[in-house]
Amino acid sequence: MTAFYSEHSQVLLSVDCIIFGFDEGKLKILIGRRKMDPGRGEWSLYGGFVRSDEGIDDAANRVLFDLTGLRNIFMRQVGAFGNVDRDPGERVVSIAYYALINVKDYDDRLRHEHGVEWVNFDELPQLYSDHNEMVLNARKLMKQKIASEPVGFRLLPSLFTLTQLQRLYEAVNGEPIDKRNFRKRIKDMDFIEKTELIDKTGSKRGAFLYRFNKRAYNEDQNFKL
Amino acid sequence: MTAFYSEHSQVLLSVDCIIFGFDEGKLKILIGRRKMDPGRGEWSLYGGFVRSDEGIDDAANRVLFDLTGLRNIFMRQVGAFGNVDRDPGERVVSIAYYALINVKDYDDRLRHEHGVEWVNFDELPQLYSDHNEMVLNARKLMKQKIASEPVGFRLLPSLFTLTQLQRLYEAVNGEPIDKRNFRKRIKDMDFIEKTELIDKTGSKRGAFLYRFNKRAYNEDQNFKL
DNA sequence: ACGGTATGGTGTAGAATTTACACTTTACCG
DNA sequence: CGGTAAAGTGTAAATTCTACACCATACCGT
Repeated sequence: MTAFYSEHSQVLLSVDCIIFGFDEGKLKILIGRRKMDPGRGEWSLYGGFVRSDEGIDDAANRVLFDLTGLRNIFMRQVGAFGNVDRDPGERVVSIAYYALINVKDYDDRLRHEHGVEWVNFDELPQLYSDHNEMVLNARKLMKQKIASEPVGFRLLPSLFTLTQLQRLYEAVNGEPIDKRNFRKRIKDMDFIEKTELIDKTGSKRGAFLYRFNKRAYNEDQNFKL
Repeated sequence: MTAFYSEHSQVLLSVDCIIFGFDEGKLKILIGRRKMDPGRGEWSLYGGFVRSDEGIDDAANRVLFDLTGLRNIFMRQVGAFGNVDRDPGERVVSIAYYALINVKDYDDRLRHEHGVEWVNFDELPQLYSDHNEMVLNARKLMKQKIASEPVGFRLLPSLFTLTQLQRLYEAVNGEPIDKRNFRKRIKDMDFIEKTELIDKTGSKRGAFLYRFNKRAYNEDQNFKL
């Protein structure tokens, strides 16, 4: 390729992933101990370098797939982090992405192989470099997104109870929600469909399972939670 | 510096600036004809390459200062754009920033020297590479920001009339606002201070000039427009 | 000097949305 | 068969949002 801009210096580019999960009523993220220098052994987001032949979103998807074995993960860019000294090794600019996955879709064996763990979001340890800052930004964007688009379902099994859904939103918002008001709002959204199936794991009585109908949502996108 | 990550490839990094202005009731942005190949002569955002010894925000500030001669410009990152083929020349990943400036603070001579022009936001021509996409994202973020934080003032002179402010919000939202409701909301925000000064340029009768009091805002941040 | 005109400035009532709140049902368990 | 823990359901008050019309002022042109 012709070098149009050859007088300018280049930098290493990486992607770092803030992977959100939801389990036992708590918002979680996936972190692991860094396996290379500098910073070996510190808690860190999972990431990877962007290759010269792939787009940045592709790089994030590749890294996510490498880690989880999952395709079609919901993922959005958080932004670029590029202070000169952010990485104690070399100059590396990193693009953060957040992702939403259903904890139960992630094979535990694979998780162990990569040495990553689900930790409660509000018990995060100090992370490598500027990763805590990335996480905070990701959280803010995720909270916004999840309130205005029906993507919270990505954190739940495809069939879920209203209580599960409510707990999820409570965890994300960080405050309790009134049950009746919550269910009233759900009732207004036809694309959140009640099935005839009943979940008995969460209570003796059992609760109806619901499902998100993407097709119906595309017809009438009146989401608000 | 030790090469910790030397096996990975590097990329060119640039910043591109979406510079918003507001004049004669219209939202504007600054664009110019590209002065180098590839794409010479096409309409384009103003940008520059990130140097190896500066952070990405610093690069954006440098580029903004170079273009406008202004310091302390309000500026936020839009995000990284990194498709492999986004630049027809080489692989360049670009980080977009949007900025808000008061059109009258920008010296026309300097503007001419750089060959950039204010064009109406809703009459934007096709731009180089993915710059239109950057602009759309910037617009979305700016709209959100300006509705939830008192940064719209950055697009106005430090003294402004309520009509000017209303026109600004109308331009940003793309829809008319009820005058009385608007002024009612302003009245609730003590940090938007009425002065005793009167602007006679906009009407025969004259209108009171207002001012944003940052100190007062820090006391009580109840902004909402 | 006077009428025309264009912008500045002001309050209220109805609609819509949001919030607070408590009891009955059900099925399992001991 | 009583205790228990979660599921499920409606209403009234408070708040917020919306729609809406007229007078004031000072300049301009005649």
